[in-house]
Amino acid sequence: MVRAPCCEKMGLKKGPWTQEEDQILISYIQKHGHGNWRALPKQAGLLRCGKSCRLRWINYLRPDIKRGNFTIEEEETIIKLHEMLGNRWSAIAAKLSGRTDNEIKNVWHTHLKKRLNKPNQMNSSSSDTKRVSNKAKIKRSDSNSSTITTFQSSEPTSLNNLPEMDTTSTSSEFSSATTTNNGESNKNMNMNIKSEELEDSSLETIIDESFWLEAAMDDETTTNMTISNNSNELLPSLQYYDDPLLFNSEENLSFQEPSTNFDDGMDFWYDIFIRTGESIELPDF
DNA sequence: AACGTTTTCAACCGCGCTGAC
DNA sequence: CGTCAGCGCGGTTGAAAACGT
Repeated sequence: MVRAPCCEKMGLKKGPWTQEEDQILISYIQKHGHGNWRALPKQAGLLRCGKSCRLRWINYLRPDIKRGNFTIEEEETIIKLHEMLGNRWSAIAAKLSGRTDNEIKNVWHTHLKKRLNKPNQMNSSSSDTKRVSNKAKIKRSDSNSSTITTFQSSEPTSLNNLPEMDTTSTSSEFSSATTTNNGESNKNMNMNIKSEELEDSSLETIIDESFWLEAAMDDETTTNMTISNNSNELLPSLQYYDDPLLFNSEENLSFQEPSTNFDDGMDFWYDIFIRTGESIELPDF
C-alpha cells in the first residue's frame, strides 16, 4: 500500500492547533461539511494534513462533544464495556454520547486501569459502594451443530448507588422457557438468587450454572424469559439499571438470537449487558 | 522559590480495511 | 482482480501541568 506523504515533508504544520486554525476549520466545516478530509485543508486554507484536521474535528471541535470530567456512571460504563470489548475504544465511545475514543482511551490509561489495579480504592468517592461478583456463564449451543460458544466473566464488577435490598426473603427465582418458532416449549431454566448472599457486604450474586448451561438457543428460536419472582424481590443490577421492562416481575422478556453482524450483534449484547449488569465476553462477529 | 518527577491528554504515527476505478 | 486513495482505529509520544521535595 502506498502511504500518504508525511506532513513535514509536504511543508505542513504539526503540533498543537492555534485558535485561528480552529476557527478556520470550524467555519469551513459549518459551511461545506467534510466530504473529503484530504482535500479539506487545501480548500480551507489550512497548512495541515487532512488527517490532522479530521482528528482535531472529531476529538475537539465537533459541536456535540461533551467536555469536562467523566461522571461515575460514565466511568462504570467504560469499565464494563472494556470488560466486554477490550481495547476497542471506538466501539466503547459509540455507546457514550459526546465522548471520543481518544478521550476514553486516555481516561482508561490514566484513571480506570489504575483504579482496577487497586481494588480497595475502587469507587472511593462513593461510601456505599457495593459489588456484584459475576459468576455467570452463558453457553449458547447450536442445535444444528456441535458448536458451543461460551460467554463468561469472572471479573468483579462494581455498581454504585444500589437501592437497599429487602433481605427478609430467602430466595428469588427467575425462570425461562425457550420456545421454537412453532411455539413448542423445549427447555426450562431456573436461576436462584440467594438473599442471604445479597445481604453480605460483598453482595455476591450466585447464579445456578445449570441456568446457563441449559440455555440452548438456535438461530430459529425465540427465548422468552419469564421472571417469576416468588418474593417480589428485584435483582439489584436490574433495579440499578432502571429498566421498566425488567422492573415488572410479571413481564415477559423476549429477545431474538443475536445477529452475527457486528453492529447488530453489538447492540444486542450491549442491551443484554445494560439490562443485567452481567459481564459478557463477546463472540466473534 | 527552585528543581525534579509524575501525570495528563492532545496530537501524531502507522497499519488495516474498504470502496472506487 | 489488482492497485490506489481515503478513512478510521489503536498504540504511542511529548509538551504542559500538577505535584512532591
